[in-house]
Amino acid sequence: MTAETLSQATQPRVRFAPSPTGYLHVGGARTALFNWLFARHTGGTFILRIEDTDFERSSEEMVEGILEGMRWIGLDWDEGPYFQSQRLELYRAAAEKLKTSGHAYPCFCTREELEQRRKEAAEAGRPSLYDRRCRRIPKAEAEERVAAGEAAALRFAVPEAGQTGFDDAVFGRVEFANAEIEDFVLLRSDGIPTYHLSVVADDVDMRLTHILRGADHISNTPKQVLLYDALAAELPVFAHVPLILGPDKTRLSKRHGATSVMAYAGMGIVPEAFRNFLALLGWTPGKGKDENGKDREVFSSAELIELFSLDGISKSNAVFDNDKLAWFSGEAIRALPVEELARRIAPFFAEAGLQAAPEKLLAVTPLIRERMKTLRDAVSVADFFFVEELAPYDAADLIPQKGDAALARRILVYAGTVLATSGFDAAALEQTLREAAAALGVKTGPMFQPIRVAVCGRKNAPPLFETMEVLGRATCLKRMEEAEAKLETIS
RNA sequence: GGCGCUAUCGUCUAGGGGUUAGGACGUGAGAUUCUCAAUCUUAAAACCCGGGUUCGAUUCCCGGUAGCGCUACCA
Repeated sequence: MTAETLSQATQPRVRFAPSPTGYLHVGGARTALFNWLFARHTGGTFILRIEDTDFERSSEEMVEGILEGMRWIGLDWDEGPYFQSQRLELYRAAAEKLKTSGHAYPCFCTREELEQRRKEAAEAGRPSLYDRRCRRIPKAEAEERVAAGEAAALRFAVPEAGQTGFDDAVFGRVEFANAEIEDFVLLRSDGIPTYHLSVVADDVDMRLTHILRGADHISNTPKQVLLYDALAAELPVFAHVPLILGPDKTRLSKRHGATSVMAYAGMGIVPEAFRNFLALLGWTPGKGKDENGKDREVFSSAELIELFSLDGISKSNAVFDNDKLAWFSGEAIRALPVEELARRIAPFFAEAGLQAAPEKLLAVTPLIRERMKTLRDAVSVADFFFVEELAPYDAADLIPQKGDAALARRILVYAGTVLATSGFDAAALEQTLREAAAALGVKTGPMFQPIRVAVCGRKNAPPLFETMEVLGRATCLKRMEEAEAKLETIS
């Protein structure tokens, strides 16, 4: 039976199967995303399975971290999470089946012996595959030794000749010589299954139709194909996804900075943007042109689901580009309704120790939304709205480009008097200050700079009039007086 | 070392036997403007190398090179 029969006969069933030995990293997140998109696109089922058979390195905390990461990028699952640690019986049964069918045999070699032999082989320049010596032990003798309590791992008996291959949905036909495939371990001597056994036992048991996973598993796949055959199970469709690289083109790792998905949440990257960016790393929607005929890149979740297809997955690895991610994030921020954006920004102000009342934050948000790429940027752009005292700034910044301290003072004094009685909404402020500029014979650029710096404490700030309106008359006037005083010190 | 995979601007990529090799991010310039952004316009920027096949290869084939992956009683 071919893979096609299986995939056509049933609704697709896919899974994300992380090992809880670390937080959800970007590579895992993308694999999860692709599986999710595929399931949602096809109306299939997305299963979450935790591969925690390595008890020493797995932890519950990491499981929670992975779930948290998945929720953050908006991935939900239909079944699970299943835990392999709770399914050991299934793997033992599979192992037993393989043993009785002659596909597996006990191996009495110790770790030390194996390591020693590998080392020798390496030094001699020979392939370091297991030499299959225990495969030659007569069955009766092997059983006796096992019965006598001798520690033994269970190995798979790989055919000595021929080829094993599979049709990968993204890489095409991939073929390996059986002679290159080791008699891999199925069950460790402590009875715990290894990866190969547990994955295929589970993948078979869960009736998975498509296996989408990282390309680092391509070399593992022939072993698993052999297992499917030995278990008389139908082969799923394999679709390997190219890897994500760091800027130096090596596999993305801690060395490259943030590698955990939640680190991006902490940076204030918008999850929609992260998902959008990740989806386009190694996959391109077939269609998707904008009204100008250009390729679109910004997609909603629904659009990604609609467009997703295995055909669009590329074969080459991709470098994770933080700049582009930041751009996606800025785009997503600007696409958010103001109320929603204000709500998302709030925690970052709280974290910075700033009291940002909801109504005021709501008023500030439209003034800063196109000035941020991350939610965290809001704090550095808009902190002056929420502090009693401005952070110290350079008094020289108050002075317009072509002007001196005296001019700056004149502007502030004059503006201060007209502002004391003028209307204080943005429109009135604009009119008042433009008239003031005319009265002083100063262009608007130089006119507004001292005021902006006085009020915001910096040269680059959101639009002046709207900003002043939100700040209010009392605060603005007070800050302008402080600025005048500051100017005294340098004139 | 062995085996496997891959190869288009700096990055993500589209394309495909004959194209001005397209788009996006980033970068430069300009426009707009109260600053900074945002926005718009614009510029520079790529088919790894060598052999074939072909009237014609960046595209197909082979080889090389480079990168990556696997090479555990980890997953």
